[in-house]
Amino acid sequence: MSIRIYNTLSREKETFVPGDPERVTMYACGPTVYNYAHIGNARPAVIFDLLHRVLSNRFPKVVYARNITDVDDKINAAAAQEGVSIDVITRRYADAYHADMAALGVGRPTVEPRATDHIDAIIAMIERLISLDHAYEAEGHVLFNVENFPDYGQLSRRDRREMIAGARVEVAPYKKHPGDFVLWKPSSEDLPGWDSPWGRGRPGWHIECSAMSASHLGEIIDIHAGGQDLVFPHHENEIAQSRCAHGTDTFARYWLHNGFVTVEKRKMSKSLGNTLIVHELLKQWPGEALRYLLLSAHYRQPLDWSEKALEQAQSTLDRLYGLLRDHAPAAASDEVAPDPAVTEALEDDLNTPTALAALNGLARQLAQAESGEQALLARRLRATGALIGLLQQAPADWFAQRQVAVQLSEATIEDLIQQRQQARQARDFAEADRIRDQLADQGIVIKDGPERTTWEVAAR
RNA sequence: GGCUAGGUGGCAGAGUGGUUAUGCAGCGGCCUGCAAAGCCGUGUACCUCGGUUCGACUCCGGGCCUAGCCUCCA
Repeated sequence: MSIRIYNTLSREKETFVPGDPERVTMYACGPTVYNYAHIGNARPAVIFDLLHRVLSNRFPKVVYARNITDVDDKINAAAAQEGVSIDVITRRYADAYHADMAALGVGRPTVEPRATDHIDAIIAMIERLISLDHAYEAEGHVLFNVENFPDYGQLSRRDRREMIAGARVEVAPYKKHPGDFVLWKPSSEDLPGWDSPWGRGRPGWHIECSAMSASHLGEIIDIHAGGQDLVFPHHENEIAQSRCAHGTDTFARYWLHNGFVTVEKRKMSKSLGNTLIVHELLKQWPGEALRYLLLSAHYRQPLDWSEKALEQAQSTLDRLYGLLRDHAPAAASDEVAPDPAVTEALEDDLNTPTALAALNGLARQLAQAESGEQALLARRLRATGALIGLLQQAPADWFAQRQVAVQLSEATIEDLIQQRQQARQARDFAEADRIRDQLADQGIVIKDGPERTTWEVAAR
């Protein structure tokens, strides 16, 4: 079995063949850090983290770069509004991004380049594009010359002429061609800027990814990934810049794009004001439940977010963690291979719904297993979870995290359970039920086991 | 207007030219003082109209509907 992925460039599922199996390279467009990430921003982070895991399971070395865009007009606006410098803004939200993504089980990429650390590389790349007649200077701006790149539009399947006809924005007068886009733009005194051959300024939006990708991964990379809305113009422009600067006929061999998270079937976006902030969601829900939900639909499909779906994800995880709690030795899982059905599903264009189905099938096997087989199956369940980025907590921790919302102390709860036990032994069931109801009102669910009574915080 | 993707059981969501997805909920059973949890069992699902085929939810064509991109956006 080989890994197969859907390539936006060909609009087909293809067998993944890296340029160099000893060093697989992937780049994903990361956040622009001017605000907290919403759940739609989290989707690609989770999906491409999973891709990183799946590739790493197969290849000895995978270099995964996910950038942080820390120079951008939206950042400037946020800084101006608060009256602080941009690095106050970028540091705050980069830190929050890391914390939030960690809560979703997203591992750190191999490298996390920042645009401001690559200004020299960006300037060098622009100079090269100018010298090759792929870019020109105009009124302090440097623009990419779309006319000189015949393949422009290949990724998004757009025709340049049609794009002009359908253009809804006014074309800047200094552009030679309406489709030309900015590589470098001038900064006024009050804006962040760097000295360049074209005066003090800052990079355009697309050039940073091209420069950082080349710096860390090479001129031709295996995989470039991002959200569907980046296909045009961002990725189209990256291809144009990179190929023209390097004189290559390929920038990335495979292009992956994730679908949107929707709310009531509408795209989640800042302009619609229907964003759900990960930072906020994490105050109410376990990050792992968010991850499970994000993986419950195939990455290229839209994912409709709802509280109900989140509850379902949590219920399912409750069952899985319950099984691990009841059967699992806490032992390490690294000696056990993940369930082949799960590996196979993931290697088939990251088919996470099928992978989760197989994970649940494995759980069922565990639930039904003879006692002699339970330990092995439990370890396999955990090892399989590790590949997906799920089920890595201690079960007790999973169940314990909901206690923050509970008013009663553990001692009080234990005490009430004791009282109930005594009532039960006295066959005073009215009293026993009263105590049970009292606890239930506080969100505590009682479970009478053969040995002893346990409790946990109810799923809401 | 141009280009995409999609319409599957109560809900979410895979997949397949003829055979059980899976999860959540529901229902029946076991267990329990009664429950809960857990386990077992359980569902005549594939937008519409034509076509291809021995056979289509699955392939092809038309239609209807939904969402997205073409502008900052994951």
